[in-house]
Amino acid sequence: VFRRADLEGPVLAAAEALLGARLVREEPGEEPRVGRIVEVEAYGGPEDRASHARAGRTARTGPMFGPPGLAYVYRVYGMYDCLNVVTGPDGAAAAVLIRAVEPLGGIPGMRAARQRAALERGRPSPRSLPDARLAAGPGRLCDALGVGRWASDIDLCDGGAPLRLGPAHAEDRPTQPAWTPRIGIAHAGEPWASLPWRLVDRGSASLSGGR
DNA sequence: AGTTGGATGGTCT
DNA sequence: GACCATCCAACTG
Repeated sequence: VFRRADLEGPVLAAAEALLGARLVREEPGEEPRVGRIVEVEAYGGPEDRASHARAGRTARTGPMFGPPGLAYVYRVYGMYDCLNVVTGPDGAAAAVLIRAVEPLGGIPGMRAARQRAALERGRPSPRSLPDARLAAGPGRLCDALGVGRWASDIDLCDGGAPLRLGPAHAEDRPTQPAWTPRIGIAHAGEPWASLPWRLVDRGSASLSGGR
């Protein structure tokens, strides 16, 4: 299980703790789907104009204001779900968006889930998709792991949860960590759009489209 | 290899 | 009624 204490501090420290950690999806009778987190973004409270918390606490963003270790899942562009890990002290809004994981286990299950999701959207399933690209993006990751809004508000530090965090194994430690600006938030204006609050492991082949 | 536009619906103004 | 913390196919060169 992932240590909740590693998530209760400043959101940038929580982002560092999460890079290299494991994300585990377990369903009865199926091989667990496991990914190594290789790309994350930090979002702050109401002062952060790029954060969903900018409008204060609402029905959607409630989990962001909860205790560290909760999941906050939202739907974006009417189609895709995105997974966040709530950070900071209870009552303060902050979260880390999980943007990509490197598939480590349950790869056939991930591929099947991606295909199923594409079908439900009325899209053709991709002709050729390398294992490394199965969860290379916030929407793709949720498709591959079967994460939906049902997971919002669950405790990711609970070792018995169907979706949970695990500590990084020795070989999971990021080899080339690098901070860059966050993706898709130009609307927030400066300085928010330019803050280097996206953390990636440059050595990974599983990063999302952004640079 | 890089750019563009369409799909699609919940959320907040 | 506008705005998205996206993805992918179909273009251009």
